[in-house]
Amino acid sequence: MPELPEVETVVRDLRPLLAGRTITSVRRSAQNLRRPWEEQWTATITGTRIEGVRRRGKWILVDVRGKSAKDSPVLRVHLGMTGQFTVVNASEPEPNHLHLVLALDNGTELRLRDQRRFGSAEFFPSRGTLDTAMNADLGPEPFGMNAETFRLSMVGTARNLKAILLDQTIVAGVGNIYADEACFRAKLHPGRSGSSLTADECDRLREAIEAVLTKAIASRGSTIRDYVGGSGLRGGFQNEFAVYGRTGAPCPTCKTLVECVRLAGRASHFCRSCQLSAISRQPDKTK
DNA sequence: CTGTAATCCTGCGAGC
DNA sequence: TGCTCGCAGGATTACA
Repeated sequence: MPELPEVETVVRDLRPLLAGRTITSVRRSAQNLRRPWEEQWTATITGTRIEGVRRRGKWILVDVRGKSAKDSPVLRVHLGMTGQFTVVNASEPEPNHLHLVLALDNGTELRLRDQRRFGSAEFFPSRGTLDTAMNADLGPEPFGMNAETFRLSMVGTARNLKAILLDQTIVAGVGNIYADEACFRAKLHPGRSGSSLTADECDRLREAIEAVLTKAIASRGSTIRDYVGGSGLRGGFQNEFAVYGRTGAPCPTCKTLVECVRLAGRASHFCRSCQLSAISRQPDKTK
């Protein structure tokens, strides 16, 4: 479910609900998420005060203030495919697939629910160390990327655009939905190789990524099935998809029927008329 | 270096 | 009505 726009929406929703709150108790299910919860984390996190909530790529970072004044620990959460990270009143009935519950000092609870358990929740003792480690594994945030850096990372590989966009070390936060939507907006076939792109096409793709993500955030992300924001609201961008999940439906630009192929192991949607699979022919300058 | 497939899970819709 | 199959927003690993 959650790609950058969904994670950003969760973070924006949670921020006012969590800032300044103290975690009074921690409760978890018997089942592990992608990473097992270490027992000592429960005691370490209990009694801490939440300083803020951030996003990096598709990761949610809850910064807390440790009990000793110089601590700056972080709770890091990934929503995987079906994760839901919400604040509700503690009196709300507990849904199934609930894996981590942080009780807060105002009668609310921060709940992590994840049907498929592809998500994760981990605790790190040092914010600075964690940020450094994450920056080593993740590419730049997609907003305001350096044009030259982006061109070099595209042109330097024979992989197709879909595989490149899903690679979190190239650009952080793009997933299957927004990779397809960005390629459509840039009028580039997702099967094109990075090395086949002209400088102009690289720029178009970079701008398309930014534009698609910005519009999706404005619509509070996309809900296909499970996704909800930090206050439980569904997204709205699924109603604005140009190609994702629209196999056989008319392209919003030219009415050609949208097709779906498998690229980088993922369903990839495109319009064969709008998204040329070869470099578009330039007008003959000699005439 | 690239691509493909399998893996971790549960649930849903399609087709028989 | 009920069964099996394939597929789903992600990420990592092994292998050809």
